[in-house]
Amino acid sequence: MTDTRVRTRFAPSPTGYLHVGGARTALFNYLLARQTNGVFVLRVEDTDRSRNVAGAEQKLLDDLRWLGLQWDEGPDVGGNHGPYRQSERLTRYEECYRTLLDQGAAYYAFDTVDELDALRRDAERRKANFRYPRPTTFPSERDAQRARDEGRPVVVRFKMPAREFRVPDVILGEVAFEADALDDFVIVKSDGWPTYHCAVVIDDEDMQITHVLRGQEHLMNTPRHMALQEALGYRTPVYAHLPIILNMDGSKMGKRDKDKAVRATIKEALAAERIESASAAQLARCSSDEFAGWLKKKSQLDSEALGRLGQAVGIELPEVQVHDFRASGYLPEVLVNFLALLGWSAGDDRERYTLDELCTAFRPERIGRTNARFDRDKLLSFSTTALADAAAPRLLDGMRDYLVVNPESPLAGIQDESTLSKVLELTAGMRTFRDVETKAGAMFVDDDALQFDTAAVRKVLLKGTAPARGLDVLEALRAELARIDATGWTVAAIERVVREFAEGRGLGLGKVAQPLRVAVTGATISPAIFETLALIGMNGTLRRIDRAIEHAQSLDA
RNA sequence: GCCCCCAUCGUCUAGAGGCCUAGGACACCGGCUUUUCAUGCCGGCGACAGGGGUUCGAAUCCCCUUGGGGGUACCA
Repeated sequence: MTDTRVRTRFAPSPTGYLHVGGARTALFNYLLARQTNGVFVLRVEDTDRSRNVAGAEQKLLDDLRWLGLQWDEGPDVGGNHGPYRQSERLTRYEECYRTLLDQGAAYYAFDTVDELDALRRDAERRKANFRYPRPTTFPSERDAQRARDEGRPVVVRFKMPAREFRVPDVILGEVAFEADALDDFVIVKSDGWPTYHCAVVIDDEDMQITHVLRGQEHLMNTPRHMALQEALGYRTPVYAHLPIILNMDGSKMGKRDKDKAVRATIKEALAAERIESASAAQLARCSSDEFAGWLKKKSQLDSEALGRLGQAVGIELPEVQVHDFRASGYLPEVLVNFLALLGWSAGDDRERYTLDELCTAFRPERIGRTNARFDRDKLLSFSTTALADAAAPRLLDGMRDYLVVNPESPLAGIQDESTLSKVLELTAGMRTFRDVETKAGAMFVDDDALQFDTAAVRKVLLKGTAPARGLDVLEALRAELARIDATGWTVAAIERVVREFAEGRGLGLGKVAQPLRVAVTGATISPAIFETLALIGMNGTLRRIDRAIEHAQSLDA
């Protein structure tokens, strides 16, 4: 029985965290499946053994789940068309390329990487287009075995038909490729594993994928896949090539961006001798040779290493992976909403959608053709309004999730729900959960561990002359606050004392609140001051004021 | 180099020949609110890449130029 339902898939490689480009591809495939009551399949494309990263598959699945894009069939949940990991489908691929070999649609080739490089360089020198030279006679099975015995690499190449290919595309219309545009490509690598082209075609057939929504970087691959489908007698799914997500500078948004940002700053830091090469290499957990190679753009470092290096030189890494946005304090639905609008619009002015609403509104025909820049300012704005509109329980959940991925946050230690809720209430107007931390974090560090921002202390406590200085105001105010009955340390009581104090001295509230703020939080930013003091408690407040006074005096000396 | 895709405010986009003196959102600028930082509210600036056609009429159709992007692997 043939299933007539739409079947889409997302097929990432387990090389690291999920990238926003991949997330958008996954989202569109998910939306199409959901809105047609179809099936969304997750397949792991792990045919490049050298690039596979341990643990990456789990991260990928976690990121996808975090976004709310649950799949119906996949490596972990199973399904009737598995296995869903390409590494578990090797015999199936072998069966197929045997067929191609037998029917003369593919042939063995024994070129080494160096030989191929030489051919390409030669073509380049002649300003000619490199095409793999198809031999006139093809090696036999026996030849292949002999080559293997001699230690030569043995691959299988597909005979790309020398005719024009027209790719029907939902977004682009029909895209034509000249007859000699593509050459004979490798379908089986010398390690015996299939290439992407080979595996993807077989899997899409086996998994009965009806619609393939993928990035435009795959456009040139599609005629290859169609040729392969023809040779194997498969049907061709509906294709839609998505516009590419770019950085604000117009370059393709990718994982390399992090390397780029860190590399630039590290180079500066090394030049200015703010950091030593040896210690930087240590942070990156690699040898000095590897580190030098990385500096020369010869390699990439993993997210964690880049994070440590970035921290050492004091830069924020650009967010490019879903996990980065999670760690920065965005709600998944915000990222989903934003991503959906990168290349798609319903045709009206509406911009805010939940995932469910997207499932209903989404139409693949309405996907745009132009590449879109990833504007973090706009995302931030989406986040701001979403957080403002979110119901308290959602906010609490989101904050919890933020703290799970940011265990070093001073807020991570908050055990009771009411305190965390209170903090969220006090930080209303936040743009991300990170804002909650920067604004309210200081309230939850130990009174004696509180760090004072020197610039803030100088500006707020030490500026001006004797009786009018913030420091003097603070000292006088401390005495007033100390008079409050410990059991009556409430917002109202604090407010009354502080306001009376300010009025009595003919000072605006700002002149009093700021010194207080710097004293109890170490910085010029905090939630409303009375609430802040109430939450810190009387002992904490007085203790912090004493420390601030001491600190200011030592700076002043 | 070659192949392919794309082209409306700085950015994301609406616009499928007359509804366009081009709409919305973000950013930006100005103002208001304010105990800090945010938030919020009001207002403003701001685009059809250029050149040819087609048509009574073009942001919308065609061609060229220019610009941007992607691909050009035993990576996916």
